Amino acid sequence: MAIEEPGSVPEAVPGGEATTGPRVARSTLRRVSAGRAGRAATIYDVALAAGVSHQTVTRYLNGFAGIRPATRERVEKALKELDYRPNLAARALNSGRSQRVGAITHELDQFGPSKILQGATAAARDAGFVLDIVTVDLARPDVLNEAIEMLRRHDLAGVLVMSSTDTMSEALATADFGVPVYLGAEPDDTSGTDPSELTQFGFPALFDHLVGLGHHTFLHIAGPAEWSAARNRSRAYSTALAARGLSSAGVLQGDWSARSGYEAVMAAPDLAGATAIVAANDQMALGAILALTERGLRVPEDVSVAGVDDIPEAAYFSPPLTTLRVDFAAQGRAAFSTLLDRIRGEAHALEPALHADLIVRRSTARAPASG
Amino acid sequence: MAIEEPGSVPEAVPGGEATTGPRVARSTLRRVSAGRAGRAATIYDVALAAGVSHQTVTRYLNGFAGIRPATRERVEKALKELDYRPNLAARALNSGRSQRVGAITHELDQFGPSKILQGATAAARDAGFVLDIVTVDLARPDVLNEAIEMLRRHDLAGVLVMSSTDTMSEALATADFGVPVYLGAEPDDTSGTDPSELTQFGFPALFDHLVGLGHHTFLHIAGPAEWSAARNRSRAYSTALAARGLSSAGVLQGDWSARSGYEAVMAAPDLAGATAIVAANDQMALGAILALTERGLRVPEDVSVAGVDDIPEAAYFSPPLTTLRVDFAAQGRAAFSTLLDRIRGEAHALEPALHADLIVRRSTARAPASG
DNA sequence: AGCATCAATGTTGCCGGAAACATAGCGTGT
DNA sequence: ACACGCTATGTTTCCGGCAACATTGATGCT
Repeated sequence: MAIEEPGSVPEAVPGGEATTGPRVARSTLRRVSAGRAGRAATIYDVALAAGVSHQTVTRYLNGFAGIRPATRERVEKALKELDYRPNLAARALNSGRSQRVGAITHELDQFGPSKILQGATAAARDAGFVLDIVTVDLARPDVLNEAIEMLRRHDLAGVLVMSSTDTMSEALATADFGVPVYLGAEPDDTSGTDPSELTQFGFPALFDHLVGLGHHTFLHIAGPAEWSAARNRSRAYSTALAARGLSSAGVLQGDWSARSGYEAVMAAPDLAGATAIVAANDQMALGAILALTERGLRVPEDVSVAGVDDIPEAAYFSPPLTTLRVDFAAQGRAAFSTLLDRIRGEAHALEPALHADLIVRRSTARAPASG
Repeated sequence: MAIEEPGSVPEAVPGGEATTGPRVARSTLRRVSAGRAGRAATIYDVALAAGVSHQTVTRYLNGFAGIRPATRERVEKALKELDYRPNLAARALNSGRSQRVGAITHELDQFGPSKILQGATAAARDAGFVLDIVTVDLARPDVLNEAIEMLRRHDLAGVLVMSSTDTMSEALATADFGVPVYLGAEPDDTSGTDPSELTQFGFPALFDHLVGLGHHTFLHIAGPAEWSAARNRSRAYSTALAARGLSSAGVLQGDWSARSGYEAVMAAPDLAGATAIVAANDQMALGAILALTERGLRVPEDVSVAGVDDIPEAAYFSPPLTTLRVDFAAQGRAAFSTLLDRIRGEAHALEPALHADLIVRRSTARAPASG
């Protein structure tokens, strides 16, 4: 029930004698008309209803301990009755900080980025934050600058840049948000930490598996070199080969898409003698499988194919794809968590573990006898 | 270069004689210390630099015509020198409206929803808005309420609910955001408009294609009934069959996932004699293809399979999938556009056209002779 | 010439919350 | 019994933008 009678002060202050008058001074009453239908209750409305000053309400909301139980009770009651919710714009205006984090992303339709975003939003929600999302088009740098500009106006607590490509990194290197920025969901090879330790993904396990099946000549389909994720995976491929005394028969250049995997394999006349193809993601592996099939090669009898990511569809490819399962949602959560720690000024010791599990399916099998 | 000397008023007002003193009154100078390093310039800083009142700056920013050219020029110069950007939190606090739209979504990892989101964010960016994204988990209604709660505090201009399921609709029916809400990217069968006109997608074209190939017994793999998109597609399937005097041999229940398509086909002993399977999305079609293959049936020689969506991978399935291409990004853009019109109080006559193009690939072929 | 009018611009106050500062009242030590 | 100090609470001010109102000077009309 809404408060309508201006004179009906609920819960008159017990100790308020007529001689001293109400303890609430005039300035506190400046918004007598508040509480009207439609508009949300403010701390002033709550203060009025509770017979205290707005500052006491603020103190209660901020967990200040020194409030008398009786006062505390009245405030609680008023808060509940008026269904008070803090106005975050006012809080942001005052403090210069908001409960929002900007997120710049592109290629949202791709599995990895969108899953990372999902993880980040979930982590944000749990922390009471929302993500302000702006998508950009890498082909249009002006849009990126415009997006940065938009985010700058929004009193953000921080900025999360979801997919780390060189274009993004360069554009953001010059941007000054005035708030913490977390760039990328995968540690870049320029990040200073030893990438060989962090970014092996599950490649060692994958190559143990393949070598165990008798393969010793491999072909890699790489992602676009501009992406740090693509570079990391290519390096993990090379590192794993080198560790086993093997060398790559070649690297085909893809762009993450199934089409690029298809075309890369179609353009490689004899596969350089490889018996196994390791693509940097599942989509390119899918394209490779189709290309091999069209060239009359059976998967996995003639050529084994493996991917990375374990997109939900990978288990239902024909044949089901052996792949490295990457926990993108965890990456997104970790990214947000790191950013949140930076926002709060805390050091974040936890390095993102780029763990990946080998998922063996039917697209990899024993190498053909002829070798 | 930052302004540091308190006395160095840039661009002294030309007409300001010593007798009358500067035209800027004391109240305008209340933020003399502004312009310090770090903090962004405000209209007061700009006013000070230009030698005008802050209100003149506001008027300039809001496109007020009655400003003398000389004054206008000074304001422009000050704005540029100080690199002024409006503080949107202050604007939101004052007006109760922001340049942000809330977006509630789930299943962000799925192609349709994420592509719709991408379209919506692009449209939002073009309109100068950002999307505040909150993902929810349909299995946890408390999270949804919490998400609604969070968005309510953020002075949003509107709310966009991306994927329309009954759970979402019900939860949002009782939620009062106090701002326009756009629910769903596909018109629901309960939306009042004649769904048979709007939501045929490309099913007529698909069935023309299949019937032309000699098929007359069909099986449908439906999406989860809770999704309006799934209901729309199932109805479009039935409608298209009825229009041709054919009837369905059965409807298998899926949940959008490739796994569900696989399991549905595995569980259907003889496919009810169908020679063609029409899945409500490409993932379920993919699962169906694998299941058919494992059961010794060839696609498309023995059974034709078609999907809906045209996800980027569909062209590289084995065999490449015949499907109906849906323009999700356009749906997302249309959804945002409709919401924006509602926010601005304008009627939005444009109905979202659920257009879909038939993409014929190798997964559909002539029906086997025996029929 | 004098007054109404209008164009251009300045001043005040409000949005909702929170920090900084102020004050009333109570207990305690001597 | 009185000063001191602390606790609980009240008051003022600020964040940055904008609306409403106020003011100034020039023009036009009679």
